Amino acid sequence: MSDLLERLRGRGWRMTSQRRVVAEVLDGEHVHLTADEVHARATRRLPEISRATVYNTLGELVSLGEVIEVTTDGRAKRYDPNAHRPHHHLVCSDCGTIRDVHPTGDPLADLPAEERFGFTVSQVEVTYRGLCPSCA
Amino acid sequence: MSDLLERLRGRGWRMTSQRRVVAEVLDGEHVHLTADEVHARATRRLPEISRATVYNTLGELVSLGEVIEVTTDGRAKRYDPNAHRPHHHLVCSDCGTIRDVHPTGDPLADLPAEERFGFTVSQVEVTYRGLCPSCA
DNA sequence: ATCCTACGATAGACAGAGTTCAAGTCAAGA
DNA sequence: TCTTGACTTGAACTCTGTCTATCGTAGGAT
Repeated sequence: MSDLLERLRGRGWRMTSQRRVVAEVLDGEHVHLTADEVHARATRRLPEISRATVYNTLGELVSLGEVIEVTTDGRAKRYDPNAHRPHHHLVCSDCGTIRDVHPTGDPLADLPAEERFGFTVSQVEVTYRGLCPSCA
Repeated sequence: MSDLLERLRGRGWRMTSQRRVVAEVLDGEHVHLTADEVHARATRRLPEISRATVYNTLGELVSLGEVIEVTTDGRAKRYDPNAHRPHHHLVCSDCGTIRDVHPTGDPLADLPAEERFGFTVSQVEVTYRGLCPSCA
């Protein structure tokens, strides 16, 4: 994530303090914040940042492929900055904690042609569910 | 789904016209309706059924394991009555159409112990995405 | 260094999905 | 048939996200 701001500048992004703060909040391993959580953390550094700006910036980061949108329940979407290393997710059924995981094997190869119903399949998401150590 | 009403009665469910209609609407292959769609179809048969009852009934069916809740996007949850035959989902990225699919292989076996972070993993959901024949 | 202006930020209204609650209704056992 | 507690209703409410009109400013032009 360190060179994210460089990449964005290279893509013609106008660099504002709001965008910088949102990008900084979304840094680290196993980070899966909701838009409201991002807003809360951004507010600590930049008290007057608005909700709309957080949503706009997150949407742009997703469009640019720098952040992945994750929906593990019917509630708020979560934003995963680990977009450049392919991975799947392990979710605690109790507390909702999310970890990035890297299973072996290729689920795409496991879907036979006759099970594709004529679709052009391009992507697979795998979500493992169970109890985390604290909730078990 | 035909014997669903029998099973529910056996579990002590009080049988009301509302519950019967919701269960009847959720019948068939590749059925993935939203709560609002269920309500719309239920209303055709029972005009005065309320939204709250549809939500309540769907929630009960999910708790009883008779229906699976599917969240393929950040929008409304969908309800899948095909709960007794394990399967995964293939979703059109364009129009949102959903098909039940049966991949080979066991994704659970593909998650090494060191990638489980101490979780007790019990379930896996796989979502394939791509374009359906109409949208391609 | 200052000016311009198009792009970005803001607040608040709005919309979609789902939940809650108090009051009324009814399935089914006695 | 009576009774009762489970079920239903509709309206208000919460949560998540989007839209819009207006204001502000980053960064190139001068």
